[in-house]
Order: sequence, then structure tokens, then C-alpha cells
Amino acid sequence: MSPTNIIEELRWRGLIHQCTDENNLREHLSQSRVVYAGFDPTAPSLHCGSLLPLMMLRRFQHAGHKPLALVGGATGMIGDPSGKSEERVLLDTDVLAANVAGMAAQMQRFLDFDGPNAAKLVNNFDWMQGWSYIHFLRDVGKNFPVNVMLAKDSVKSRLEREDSGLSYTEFSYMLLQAYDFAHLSQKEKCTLQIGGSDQWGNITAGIDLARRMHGTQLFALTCPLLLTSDGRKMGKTEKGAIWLDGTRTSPYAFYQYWYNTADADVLLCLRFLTEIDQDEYRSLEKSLAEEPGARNAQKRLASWLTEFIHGSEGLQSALRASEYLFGAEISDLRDAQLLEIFNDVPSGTITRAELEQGFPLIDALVRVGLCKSKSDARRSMDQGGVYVNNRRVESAEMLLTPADLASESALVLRVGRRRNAVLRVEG
RNA sequence: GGGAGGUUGCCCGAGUGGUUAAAGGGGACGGACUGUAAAUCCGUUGCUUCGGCUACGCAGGUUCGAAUCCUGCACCUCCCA
Repeated sequence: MSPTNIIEELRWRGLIHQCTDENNLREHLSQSRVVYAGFDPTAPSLHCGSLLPLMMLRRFQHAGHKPLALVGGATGMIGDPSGKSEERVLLDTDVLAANVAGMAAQMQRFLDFDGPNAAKLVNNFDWMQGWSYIHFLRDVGKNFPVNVMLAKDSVKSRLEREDSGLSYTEFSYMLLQAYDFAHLSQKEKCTLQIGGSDQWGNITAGIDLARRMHGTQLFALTCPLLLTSDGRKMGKTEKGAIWLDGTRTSPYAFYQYWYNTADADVLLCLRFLTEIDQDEYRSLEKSLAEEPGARNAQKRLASWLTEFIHGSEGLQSALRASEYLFGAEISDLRDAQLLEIFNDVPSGTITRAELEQGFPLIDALVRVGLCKSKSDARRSMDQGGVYVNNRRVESAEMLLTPADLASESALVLRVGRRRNAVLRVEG
């Protein structure tokens, strides 16, 4: 990709929500520039919410620009009020430092930290920790008209709510993010900040600040937020975030999440989160319209992202697990295979002696955590929702015996379509 | 400080002495259908050694019998000062 067509690339993908004057920006980007996006270190791993901005930086890097990934070691201590309905819980310094380290490692997958336009990781704690309050008010605060700050959507919406206020601390967040941009423009020659559309106010505050402090002209570009068709954040389930760290969200679970993307959302995800080219995109779009049951778009999305995040090995294991979990009867496996395939499902153990006497399936379901009580287990059985090694159980009184083992010392229990657990035999 | 009302199962919410393990709704879960989707339909949603046992803020009391009546305590909401 050449430096000149990044705008076109973003345009067809629908990734431009708002930007400072497009013609100027296009002209500006005709040379290699320094681009930054900020990330909130609220957890020791990145989650799917960061996929979009990271891919954005990656696209810019491929187009010949130098990406700066800013982790908010300082701003994370404050909390951005944009899009939040409540005052945020403050994180302490040690936790933040650990989170920053975890995120930095994961960014290697997205950005090339070597080479001519190497990416760079910066932490605003490094330049903010030394500030004194007086110093900050004189040099930065002086440049912010409060009436302008009050007019920002992120602030206004919070002030209009009756059930929650906005603390001075959160109100000041904008100044910190604005200062980051101004600082990076001086220290790193950064001229463009990108972010989600909810960041527009904060980004433009930085542009204003840099003009006042240094007389420089900076640029902004925001992407649409990645929302599902029913308005929720993509990359989150009722049970929590989908993480990029394989120990938090296994490659299998990660693959399944994307595989199950709704038809209405899958095209958006393909454009926003992957690097498949326009021709392939068109053919997937066509496939989705003509043979939705084949779910080629979902498959491509899931495999592209899984391979990108977890490597081809991660993808292979996710595919293998998917095949077994939704496939035929499980039998004649080796322990190692079985445990690898089912590595992220809950498990429990029984003794060899218990199995040899015949262990009630009801008790096994409770032991592995698939059912919360024996009554619950019995109900699931009565409803025909219990499977041993993918084969439906007919009798509620079934006893498990060594004949039910799917490998040397393990068998697979399932309730419903997809809640699996492994029962292992000890000794 | 004075007065009024409230506290029911995962959530909301009926229920004012006797089939009330507690209406109804939401959510969740299981099944059918399907495309591991959505929608729809059906079912389930305290525990159990299936004899029972424990549940309606907490602790006592009245009664053959209480979520329902009485007393005390805790918490919440509203009104007055």
C-alpha cells in the first residue's frame, strides 16, 4: 500500500467517521507521518474492543506511516468520561504498570516495532508524573476555555443526567488527553490522532491546545464505533469481554465468538477488523446474500482473526475443537488430544474406583460444574439435554463406567448444544 | 427530630391466616425448527438419600395452620421540621 491511498482504503472499508478537512489530510498523508492512538490500560490484556484501533494503526503503518501506541498509564488513573454513564473506579499505580506491560506484549502482533517506520510504544505516565498542579494549570489549563469544554458532548451528556454527576477529576480528563497530543507533536513529530468517534471531542481539544501552545496544525480522524446491529459493543458477551490473551479467552472460544457473528454484523467486522482485499470482500458479501447458510463470511472472519491473533497453530486447534465439539461421537482419542481439544472447558475428576463401580451421571454433571445441583442435573436429563461423548443420554439413571471413556482417562460431558466439560479419572 | 410507606424467588412484580414451592413478566437454561445465526414454538427455572426438607429483610411470638397477624431490630423510599 502506498502512502497516498490510505484514505481510499479507509473509505471503502467505511472506517472514516469524521476527520479534519479531508483534502488537507489527504495532502498531509502524502508523506510519511507519525500517527497515534490511545489505549486504556484497564486490564492486563487487550480485548476485542482494541482490535479496531490497533488495526487502524497497522493500516497506517502498512501505508508507510509511523504508528505510536499510547498507553494511558497516567490517564488510566483518571478515567475518560466519554461514553461512560458513571464515575469510574480509579486504578492504582502497580496495577496500571502490570497492565501496560501485558498490553505492550500483545501489540507486537499488530505493529512492527523494527524497520524504517517502526512503531513505538509510549506511556503518558512518563511525561505526566513529573507535573506539578501549578505547573499544569499555568501551561495547559490556561489554554482551555471552560465554556468550550462544557460544550463538548461527552461532558454535556453527563451534566444532563440527573442520576450521576461528573467529578472535577473526570472533567479534567480532556486536558490530559489533549496535552498528550500536543506533547507527542513536539517530541515525536506526531501530527495525526485516530480513535473511535466518541474520542472526537478529546482529539480536537488536543488540536486546539497544540495550536495555542506551539502554533502547530494537527489532524484528527475518527472511526465509527464497532457496534452490533442491536446497538451493543462488538466483542463483548453477557459473560464479559473477549480477550486477545489465549489464556483468558482460548483460541477456540475466540474463534467461536466470531464464527457466531450475526449476518447483520459480519460484513462490518470483515471490513473493520481484517485485511482481506476488496475483491474477496465482494465475493463474501455475495455469498452471504445468496447462500447465508454456508456462512462463508463468518468462517472467513473467524479464521482470519484467529490466525492473526493466535497464529496458524491457534487456528488449527480452534478448528479441530470446533469439529469435535459440534461433530460426531467422541471416542478413541488419546488423552493428550482430548485435553488439548477441550482445554478451555470446565473439568472435574473422579477416582478409578468410583468409575469401576459405576458412577451416577447425575453426580458427574454436578461435579464438573455443568449443573448446579442434582435436581438441576435431573431436569436437564429429563429434557433430553445431556450428552456423553456427544451421544445423547436416554436414561436418567445412567451410570458411567470405564466403557464410557473417550480416551485413556477422560470423557466428555455436555449439556445443551454447547456447554461441555471434561471428566477425568484419577489414579 | 416527627409522620407515612416499603423489604417476596436471578431481576421486576402479584399475593393480607389454609393445595402458595408462591400468579404474571423478564432473564437464564433445555428441546424442536434452522445455518453452531436471528425469529418462532414447546418445556424447565429451591434442595433432596424422592420419605421429605428449607424458603417470602433478621430475631422472636400468636395460631391446629402465617409470606400474610403481633413485638423488637436492620435497611430503603417519600413527606414535615
